[in-house]
Amino acid sequence: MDKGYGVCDTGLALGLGYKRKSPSQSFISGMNSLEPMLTLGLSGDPYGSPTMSKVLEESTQSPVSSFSNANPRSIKSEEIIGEETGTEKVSPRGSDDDEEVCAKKKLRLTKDQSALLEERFKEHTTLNPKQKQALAKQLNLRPRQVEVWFQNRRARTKLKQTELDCELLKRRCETLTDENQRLQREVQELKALKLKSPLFMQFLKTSPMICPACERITGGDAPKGGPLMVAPPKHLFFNPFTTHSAAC
DNA sequence: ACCGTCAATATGTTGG
DNA sequence: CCAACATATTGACGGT
Repeated sequence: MDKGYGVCDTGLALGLGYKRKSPSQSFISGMNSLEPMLTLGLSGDPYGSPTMSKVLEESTQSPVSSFSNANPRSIKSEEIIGEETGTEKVSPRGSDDDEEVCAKKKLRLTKDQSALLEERFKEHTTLNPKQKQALAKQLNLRPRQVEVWFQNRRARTKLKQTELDCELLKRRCETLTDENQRLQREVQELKALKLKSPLFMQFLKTSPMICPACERITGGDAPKGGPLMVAPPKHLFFNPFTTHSAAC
């Protein structure tokens, strides 16, 4: 089995749970066109457990906010249907009567609401309209609110993941820098050795060795049948687990 | 007062 | 074209 390039083959797969998406929306090269991969398939509707709404009964604050609905694009049939279940009618524009001040209050989801949303998000990071509708009903929220919550939640997840990836890359960069320095030193040592002892270099040249990292035979003119040597005496091979010798 | 969090809005992108 | 999404931003709110 080909071990490939040990040094590079470090498993720094940045596909940390990402899937392809639009190329225009990435900000970290290498993670181009990727998005978090916890996405759902076409599974059946996991919601609709009638018992769940009981759990949330406690949170029957009228959570429907607020200055929502300002976005004209969000007024859609599905939304209007959802309104039936909601506790608030959202006026197409928002009158400025006495209710107005209250309407400006920002909604805070209850613990139960957040918990259920989280639970659903663990199952699927996106919702189809049916699921959204059902969940909204369960939570006593408008479908739009559920949708927004999921949108924001995905954004947060992605941000977190990006930060994580960034940390990973930083650490990887550090180890590579270290490794580079070690290899440079090794080269220097070999050069010095060459000057000091031409005979030894001649020996190295004619005797094949095995790099412990990639297990490839290096040096020597005649690998077959010739005497093998696993690493030179003074450890000129560093980090036998992942690192290749400068001789490779 | 400042800061972090998060619901909500605005707008651009994409796929059917 | 439109629905669904991503992304950037705003503003309310709570904690310090």
